[in-house]
Amino acid sequence: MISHKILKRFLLYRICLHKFQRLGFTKVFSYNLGEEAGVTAEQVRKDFSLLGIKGSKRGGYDIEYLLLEINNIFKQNGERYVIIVGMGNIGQALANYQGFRENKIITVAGFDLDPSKYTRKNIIPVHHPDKIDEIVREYGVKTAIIAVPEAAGQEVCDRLVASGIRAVLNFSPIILHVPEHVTVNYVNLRNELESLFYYT
Amino acid sequence: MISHKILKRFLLYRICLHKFQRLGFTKVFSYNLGEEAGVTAEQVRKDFSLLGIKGSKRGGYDIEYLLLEINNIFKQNGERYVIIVGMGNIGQALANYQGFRENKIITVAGFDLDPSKYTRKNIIPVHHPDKIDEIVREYGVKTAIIAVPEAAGQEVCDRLVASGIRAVLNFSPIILHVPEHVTVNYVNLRNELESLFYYT
DNA sequence: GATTTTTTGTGAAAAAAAGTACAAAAAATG
DNA sequence: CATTTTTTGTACTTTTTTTCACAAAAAATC
Ligand SMILES: NC(=O)c1ccc[n+]([C@@H]2O[C@H](COP(=O)([O-])OP(=O)(O)OC[C@H]3O[C@@H](n4cnc5c(N)ncnc54)[C@H](O)[C@@H]3O)[C@@H](O)[C@H]2O)c1
Ligand SMILES: NC(=O)c1ccc[n+]([C@@H]2O[C@H](COP(=O)([O-])OP(=O)(O)OC[C@H]3O[C@@H](n4cnc5c(N)ncnc54)[C@H](O)[C@@H]3O)[C@@H](O)[C@H]2O)c1
Repeated sequence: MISHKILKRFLLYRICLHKFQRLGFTKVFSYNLGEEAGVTAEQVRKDFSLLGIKGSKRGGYDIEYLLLEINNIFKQNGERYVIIVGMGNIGQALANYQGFRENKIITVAGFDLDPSKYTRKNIIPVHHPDKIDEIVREYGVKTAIIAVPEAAGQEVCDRLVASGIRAVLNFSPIILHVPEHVTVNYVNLRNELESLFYYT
Repeated sequence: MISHKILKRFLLYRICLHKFQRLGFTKVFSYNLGEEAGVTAEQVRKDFSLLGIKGSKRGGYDIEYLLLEINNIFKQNGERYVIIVGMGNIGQALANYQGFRENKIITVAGFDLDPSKYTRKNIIPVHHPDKIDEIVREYGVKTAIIAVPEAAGQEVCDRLVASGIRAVLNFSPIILHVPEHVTVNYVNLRNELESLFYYT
């Protein structure tokens, strides 16, 4: 079991590795990657060694191989389906985002109570939340994004969990109560912004 | 100096405290707050004691007082101005969000290269990035949100730093290189989503 | 091909974070 | 008003994370 902290660091390394690749490099040393990612070279090496990811002594690490290994952690080889509940500002921004598809994450459908969201303007089909169960089962979706108002968050979450969802990315400013086998990742944009005021 | 980890926990406590307040409570015990926030009661007490935030033995903590103290950490008493650079999907979602204003965070202006964004449809004025300097100085803005494409992120950041910005919330999937005195907080939505696939 | 240089990989040490345990305060009870 | 109960506040312990340090591997140089 990899800690969430280390998981996040692998995703950070991936961003840096893509940058190096764009710049034409095929190899990196731990200190290159560390400097770019803002961590020490030892940290980089230890993280990789933890997963048995090998470099070559004096030759460094092969970027393509590292990216492959990192993507494997996040199951990029298999089906990566997602649904979005709440097609307001955030839900639509995510649905429109091309970067997910590029990265083999497929947004299967959106759900919203408001029928005005069911138009063809959205690039994904949008349904009434009553259809969550059907779609989740049909595609075997395991991951959902919650982007509904605060007041609806827990209720929507319960419905998702009942449908078989096992991982949730939650944008509502509430703490969700879920069974053991469900993982919740929180994105609280207000908190992210507000934490900055401590430093100003 | 409070660590970023603890800062985030205070903001988490605040979410829970607001919930308790909505439910009509005026006091909490450390174990109430801990349970709601998903941390131990000892952690809660330790965090508060770290900042000299006092409860009363047997009486617990006064919610209003806790909220006041937490808000003080984030300077809610003073001016909290923000600008947004990049008024695309994310930039507009943030600009439209009422929750910031409710929380005394004032989004002064948005900036975008694309003149079609300068319309009155947005609830904040949107200007060409050349006006960043002027607006930042006029309002004494210290905090900025970067929501431009990857390729423009570093350039925009440099411009902001040159204008006197000291804290940045960055949505671009890149690591920003900034001077010592500037704090960057990263929101990488793809990483947040993707980290979930480890658990599915 | 022996020697030097560079860089990985990983135990050991240090630092940071979280959890334990309990004395002290204060409200509630008898 | 003495005793019991409850809950905070914080020293102490344990666990987790990070850094240090250096042997081993491999490329480069002599
Ligand atoms: N937009 C931001 O910048 C921002 C910033 C901070 C936090 N947030 C939080 O993110 C969440 C989403 O924000 P937003 O701006 O996209 O909100 P929004 O109001 O634009 O959209 C919410 C959508 O959810 C739908 N909805 C409501 N109840 C529902 C239900 N039970 N089932 C399905 N759909 C339902 C609404 O019809 C609406 O379309 C909110 O909880 C908000 O507090 C947003
Ligand atoms: N939308 C999402 O769900 C999502 C998900 C993951 C990551 N992101 C990242 O967030 C960032 C913003 O995403 P988005 O979907 O809002 O993008 P977007 O393309 O909708 O908007 C970007 C805006 O920035 C403007 N812009 C470009 N260069 C600029 C410059 N130099 N100065 C000022 N403005 C400039 C463009 O005109 C555009 O309006 C991107 O870096 C993207 O990779 C977005």
